[in-house]
Amino acid sequence: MPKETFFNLPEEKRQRIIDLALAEFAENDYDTASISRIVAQAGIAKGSFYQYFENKEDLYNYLLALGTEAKAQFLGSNAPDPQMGTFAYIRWLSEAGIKFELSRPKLSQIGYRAARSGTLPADLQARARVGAAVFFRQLVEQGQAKGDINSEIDPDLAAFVFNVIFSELGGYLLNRLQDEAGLEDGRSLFETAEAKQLFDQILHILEFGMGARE
Amino acid sequence: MPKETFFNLPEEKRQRIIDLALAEFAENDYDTASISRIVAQAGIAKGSFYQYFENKEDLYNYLLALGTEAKAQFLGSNAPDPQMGTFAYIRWLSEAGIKFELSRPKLSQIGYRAARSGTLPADLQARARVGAAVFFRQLVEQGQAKGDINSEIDPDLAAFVFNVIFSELGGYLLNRLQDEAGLEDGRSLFETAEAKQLFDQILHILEFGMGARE
Amino acid sequence: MPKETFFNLPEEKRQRIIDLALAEFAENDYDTASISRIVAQAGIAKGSFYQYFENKEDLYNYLLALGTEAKAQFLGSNAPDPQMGTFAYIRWLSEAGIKFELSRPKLSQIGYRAARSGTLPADLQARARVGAAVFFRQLVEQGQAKGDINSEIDPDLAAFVFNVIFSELGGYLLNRLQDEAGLEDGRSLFETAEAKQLFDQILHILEFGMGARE
Amino acid sequence: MPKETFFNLPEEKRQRIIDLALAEFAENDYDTASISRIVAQAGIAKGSFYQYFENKEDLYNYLLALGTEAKAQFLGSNAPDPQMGTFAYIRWLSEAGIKFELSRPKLSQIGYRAARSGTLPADLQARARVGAAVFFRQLVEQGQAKGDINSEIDPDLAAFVFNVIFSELGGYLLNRLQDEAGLEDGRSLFETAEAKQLFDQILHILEFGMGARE
DNA sequence: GATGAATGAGGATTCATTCAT
DNA sequence: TATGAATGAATCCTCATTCAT
Repeated sequence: MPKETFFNLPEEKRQRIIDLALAEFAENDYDTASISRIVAQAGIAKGSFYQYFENKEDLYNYLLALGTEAKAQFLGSNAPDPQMGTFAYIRWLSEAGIKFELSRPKLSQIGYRAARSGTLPADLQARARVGAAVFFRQLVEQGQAKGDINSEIDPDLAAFVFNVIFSELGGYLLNRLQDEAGLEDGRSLFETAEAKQLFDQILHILEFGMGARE
Repeated sequence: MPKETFFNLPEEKRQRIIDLALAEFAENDYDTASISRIVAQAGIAKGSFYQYFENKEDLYNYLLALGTEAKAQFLGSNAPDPQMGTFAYIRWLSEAGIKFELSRPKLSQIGYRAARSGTLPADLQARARVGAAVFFRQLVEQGQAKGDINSEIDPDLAAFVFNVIFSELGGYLLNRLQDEAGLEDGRSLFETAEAKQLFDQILHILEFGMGARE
Repeated sequence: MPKETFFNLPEEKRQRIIDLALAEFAENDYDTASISRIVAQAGIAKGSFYQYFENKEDLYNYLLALGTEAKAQFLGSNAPDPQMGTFAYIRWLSEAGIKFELSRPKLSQIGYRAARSGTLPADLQARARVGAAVFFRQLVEQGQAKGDINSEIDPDLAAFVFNVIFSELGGYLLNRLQDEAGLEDGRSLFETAEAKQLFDQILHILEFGMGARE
Repeated sequence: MPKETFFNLPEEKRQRIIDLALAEFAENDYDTASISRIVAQAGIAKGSFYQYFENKEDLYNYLLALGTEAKAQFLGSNAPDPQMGTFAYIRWLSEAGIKFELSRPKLSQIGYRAARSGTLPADLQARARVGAAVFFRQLVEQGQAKGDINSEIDPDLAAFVFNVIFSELGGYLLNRLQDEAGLEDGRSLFETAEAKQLFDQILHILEFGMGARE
């Protein structure tokens, strides 16, 4: 956790440091990211950094936490009718997740990187991997209980499929839609008819593939 | 490309350098991987390295190329009846791919890392991503022509789904089966009944999800 | 000297600062000892430290003074019959000194370190060395006057011998007795028969070696 | 151990580095001694240092080894009649040791410091302490066997006395004789009549104190 | 063709001290 | 009087690359 010092900083300065650090860790691995670059850009003394944070790992942890918290809030504030079907819910979740990715791309990027890095301080590595997988696992089990998902399917495997598809889908769609539509603001791209259609197709594939078969 | 000097090296020495470099890049990011460590382990002079390769990037490129070539050869030499159905083919491909991962884990790891890194010299980054996607795209289109895949599905999207699932499936299964079966040789794990069943389930999901619907 | 502000501090707080500073300087060299660590542990502000003390050296000086004063008091309050023979007195002094070492190990350690360090601010270095030597010198001269010590012996040299032996003896005995007896409370170790015997031997060596010869 | 690189250096340069490093470690603790200062004074690049030595500790170890080896050689080349009595031998040893201290003061200083430091990497600390103590212990036991030393005296305690006196005696004499005689070359100071007399006195004290008593 | 010494910028982190509040 | 943020130089160490032999 950052030290008190950091939270006592003027809002403006604190935010500047966070933004620059996010940018650094979004563009670089944990090892490659440089505290020196961050402080240089932020215009603060090297020593000051260590009055705000314990060390590099402390900063990194903090950014990661910011990411998950922001995403949780984002999803929470847009939460849909809890009664909806499993696939409808997944669709909502996927869209909302992607919109979050677009509205806070660096915040997303850093968490994303964390799960794949392989050069993180060992404790972080482990923690980074579990989150999403566990969540989807529960979702699948509930879906099977409701009869939305074929209960012969191994729930862990199904969770793997959801996890892997939805964690890459955002990037895929962004690339594709930008190529076709030129450089527009990402957020609006996901409001287009084409985006909707692609979402539909993915959901259909999963629903047909996993749905309960009479 | 490595310089001529490299290819003039005694086979044994050349291979040793390749192996150690593979190990280094398999365990580290591009930035974190260290030429110093490689030459130290290989027992060659620092200067010699720069007579074999232009620079770090040159070596990296070369290893990447080795990886794709080796995989192509591996798949080519085991190729099945070209007449088989699309999903049967994909199933074969997936199994074969995973077996390749297991037989040449470092060679796989480095290509794998490449596609996700984000700290590669910019030109490499782009190149690393396309390969597999293009291949699956063709496969889907053939499948649609044959009537194996529902032709209403966007072929690029379907290729994305295949690509993303099968590039992660190996790791997923390895983790899971090892946890359940204890530490066995990976190769044999994929011959077990449980492995076969999980393969079947994935294929069913995809086949039901994408298959032609009457 | 510490500033007035320091002495105006509530007793409890002042003592806490002293204790923690003692611990830090007992475990570290002058250079290696860290003001940062002291204030962190003491829970006072960095700035406050500099309102109590001029600087690092000022604190160090003060601790050193505390040590010599405490030792003087300790010895004074236990003082034996002033008529006793020189070697009996030295024996008492040595035992008492060692007991002081044990009852205030940090206070002793810091003075001890001071005499040997070589990285002290130059003025301190000199001062640290003299104290004990002068004291033993006087003792030897009195012993010679009384006829307890052979007056052909150079008194300064004899003082050197006493000084050097008795300043190391405590550590030597502690090590040795602990090894033999297991980890007991140091104070009680010096009440054992073995301890007494070793004291006797040292005293005999010195008495035979320096004693008046008929 | 320094790397081959270091031993391949031109004699002149190698010696310059050793001399400057000796000076640095003679004047500073292990922690306080600075690699940066050494390389700056030696006029070599920071990176070059790490081509000569593994790290700070490696250099330190090497200097320590140089010291003990040089001393062993110095003593070996002046070795006396092996038949001489124990105290005569100790007298020779003490004089020779002190002359070595004077001829290579930095080399001595660093070993000396090592035994007392308290802030060394833990492994070194232990090693530094034993050497001399073990040596004197053997000497005492031989002396007792020959009848030169009273066999009722605890040999370990006697070794402690020798060790502690002779490791400080050099410094004591140097201080004292310089004060009395003005600043002369140390080596010649130990040839004066006064020096001889002080040596005699110390030896007499020890011999009378420990000698066999009929 | 092979060598390996030299380089200097860069990495993270700790430090004693100052000074505005 | 007390605070604690700011500072920047200092620490050890690693790196990819060059170049004279």
